Amino acid sequence: MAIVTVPVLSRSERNAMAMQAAGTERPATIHDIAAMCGVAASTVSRALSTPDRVNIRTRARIEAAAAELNYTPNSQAKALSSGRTGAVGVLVPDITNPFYFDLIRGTQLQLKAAGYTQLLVDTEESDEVEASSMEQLRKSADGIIVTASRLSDEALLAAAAKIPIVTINRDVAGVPAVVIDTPSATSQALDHLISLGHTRIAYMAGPLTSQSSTLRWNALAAAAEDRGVEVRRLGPFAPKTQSGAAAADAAVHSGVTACIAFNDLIAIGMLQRLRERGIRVPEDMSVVGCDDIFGADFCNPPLTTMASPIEQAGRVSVSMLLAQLNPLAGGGSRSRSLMPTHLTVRGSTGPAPQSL
Amino acid sequence: MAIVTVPVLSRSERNAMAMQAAGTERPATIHDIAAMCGVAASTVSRALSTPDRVNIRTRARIEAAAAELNYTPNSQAKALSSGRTGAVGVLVPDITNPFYFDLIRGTQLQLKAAGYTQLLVDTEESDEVEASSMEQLRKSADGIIVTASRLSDEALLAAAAKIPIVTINRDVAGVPAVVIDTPSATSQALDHLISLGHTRIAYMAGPLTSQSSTLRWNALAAAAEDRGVEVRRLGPFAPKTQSGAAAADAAVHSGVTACIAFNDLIAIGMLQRLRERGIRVPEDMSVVGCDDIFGADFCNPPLTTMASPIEQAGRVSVSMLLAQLNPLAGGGSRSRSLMPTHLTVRGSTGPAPQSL
DNA sequence: CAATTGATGACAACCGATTGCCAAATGTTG
DNA sequence: CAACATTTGGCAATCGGTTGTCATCAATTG
Repeated sequence: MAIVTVPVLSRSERNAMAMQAAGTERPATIHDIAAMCGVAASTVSRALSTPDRVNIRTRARIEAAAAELNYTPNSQAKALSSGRTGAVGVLVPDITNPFYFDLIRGTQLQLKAAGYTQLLVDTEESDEVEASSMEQLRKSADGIIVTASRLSDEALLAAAAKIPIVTINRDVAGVPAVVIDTPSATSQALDHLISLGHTRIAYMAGPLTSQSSTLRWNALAAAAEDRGVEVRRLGPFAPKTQSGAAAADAAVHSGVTACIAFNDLIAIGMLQRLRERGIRVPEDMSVVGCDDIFGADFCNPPLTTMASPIEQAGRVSVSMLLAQLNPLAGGGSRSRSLMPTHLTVRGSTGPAPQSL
Repeated sequence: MAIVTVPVLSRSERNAMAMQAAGTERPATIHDIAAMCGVAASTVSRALSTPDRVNIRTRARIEAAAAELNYTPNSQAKALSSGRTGAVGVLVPDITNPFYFDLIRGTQLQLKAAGYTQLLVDTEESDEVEASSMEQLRKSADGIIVTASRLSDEALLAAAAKIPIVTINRDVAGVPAVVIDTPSATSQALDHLISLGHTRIAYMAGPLTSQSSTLRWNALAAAAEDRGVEVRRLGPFAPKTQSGAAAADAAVHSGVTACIAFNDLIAIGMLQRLRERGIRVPEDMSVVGCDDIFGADFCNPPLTTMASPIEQAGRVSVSMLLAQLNPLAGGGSRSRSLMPTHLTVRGSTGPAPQSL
């Protein structure tokens, strides 16, 4: 058998061949620019990232060459050598929950403005997926924004020691957090219902692992005691419209005349179920949601709900994270940000029915 | 001035120091494993990626060490040396459009199952952002899924020559595509309206750059001619609920008794506006949406719409892309997949009003 | 005019993997 | 037991950048 000796090719020769073969233009590298300008690759790197350390004329030549070759730095290589990835992970429990749409858009806009890439991960409401995603992101992201974390305080603290983290709606001492102040809005909602004459009220709780739900219930229970009305807790219910049916049935069975739901998804599901059962809203039953998500304004009847500045919360979380990443601007980077909320009254709440 | 000589440190020494300083455990590398097992780093690499090329006992030792050190490969480094990033870019025109929620979830699930990471990018309905995102992704992703592309056929073809691409709802010869068959559903919708007695019908068009909107209109116009009814085209309207107001006013002014909207967002916006203006749906005006997005079932009245298998479309697009990336399984990887749709009749359509 | 200083840019190591090549070790066969 | 085929695993180059070190050269200063 004849042995064919394949000549060793230089890098550029191979690239040329590859281009020929694929008919594809290979992205330009700093080496191409260096060759074109007759300088070392490191000089090109400096010219583009530390312009002050390179002669202005050389820099101009390099910039011109870069523009001509349509050069874009390879983010992988950059990340590998510099240790910074230019990416931020955003963890959400459920991508299809409309609450996160605006949040994601907020983070996306702010991250893009700062030149970062967003890595969106759906943790499927699972603490295990959440933990493994964080471990994964630790190497492929510079920081992480975690929404409604299902992890324990200890696990979150441990993770925050390894990589900069900002939480949203999850307050743990030592971890910067953006907290949407729904507890105080919950009191507003309660007063709203009381002013309409309701005295028997239910809280349709969210998942047990949700800190938001717990805090909201605590605030509600305290306010109820203060006002001297009875509020009972029902649930827990999954934060999906499908759970609204069970929530509605539970509410009817408990004999209350008004409900405050953990979130709008449950509330909207309740509206559907109540309608099916012929129970009029708000004549027979008032319903209050939380978050003012997409759909809360056009459901039937339109939902009274606690409006949250969700997109803004996303933006603030990015700012806080970036402040951690680049501590240059010696500003007191706050470690906790409370977002105000307010009650938006629509058609799903009304005067309490006359007692029989 | 005294000159302090700093001794040169080996890599491991520096790492040890860094660990001490930060109190942070540095992620293990194949070098750590190699040192622990007394083999070369390349052997570790082979043991983990090409198990057959390494002695089974050595492999066992390496795997044990890897487990003990909690080793995870650095994806950046992997990407750099292998050329594969293990990531797929998903481009959507507007993250806050509920249509994309299910799509994103579909791609996310399928990608995760295949061990890929999803890079989600919001192109803000802009062809420029879309083009630059694709150029960016070309180096940081193995392939791209583009939904409702705003690019020209030529631009898409050129991009597809550089990196594997699958489009969704955008059919260009030479680029694999998943197409949701809304045109045929549009004919169904027309027949539905005709059977209810409507003869003057409007199509509320989407963006001019949307191929879907054009195809749908073509199908509708052809069917209308075939059935001998009049369908006029109004718009274009942006695919947002806010545009529904203008659409509703235009429909009323044109004197039609039924509308087929480009998508559910416009349709839902129309429902709101018609209600404001005291025009009853469906008694005075019937409205048909498209996509059956979140909210179509609980708006007022519930929306008659063309239901699309959106999440499934996302999954199929991933499968088609992965087939391009790994052409091993010598299956005929189809280059075009048509997703069936059907009309879901709810409360927003009814008999045509008696002519005055 | 000699000496100090600072700006500039080249060299080379390094980030953490993958992979072609080859030598050593092992197993098989005549 | 020798000759050959086959594993096995180490060396080193490579991916595309960043960055520390240092030689060079020009400008400033005594």
